[in-house]
Amino acid sequence: MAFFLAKTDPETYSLDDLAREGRTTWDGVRNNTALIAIRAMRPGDEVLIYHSQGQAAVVGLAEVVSEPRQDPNDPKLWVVDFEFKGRLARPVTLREIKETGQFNDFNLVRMSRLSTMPAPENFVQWVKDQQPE
DNA sequence: GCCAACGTTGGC
DNA sequence: GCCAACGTTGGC
Repeated sequence: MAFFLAKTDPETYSLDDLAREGRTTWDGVRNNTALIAIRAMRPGDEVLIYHSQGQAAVVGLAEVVSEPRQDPNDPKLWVVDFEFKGRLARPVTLREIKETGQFNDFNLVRMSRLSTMPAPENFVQWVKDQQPE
């Protein structure tokens, strides 16, 4: 199982929207580096959901529930289906991710405009460690 | 709301 | 194929 991080502007589509729908097609990714991450996703992979507006923070978890497929409206683009898995009891902000200094190599920190990327396992573990018991 | 980073487009 | 102009995104 692999881990990814997917950003969303909560004014456009929030974690609450995903919670309400249960399952959604993650579309609208245009950047090639981000599309490479979409195409690497497989059912069962875990996705950290990140809100990129307001308080920039990892806010929840989703699971990949389809193979990636071409966007029917634009064959250059790829989409994949996510299922809501849960909210983090405590969002983990970009500020504190940067403050640890442990993740300066992670593209979340290095390439601020990248919207979808693999997440290193130690980052996922650290996010989980930030949660209350 | 502003600005920096950076991807894309179009003219040559 | 290069590069300037432009548009978009995300962080603050």
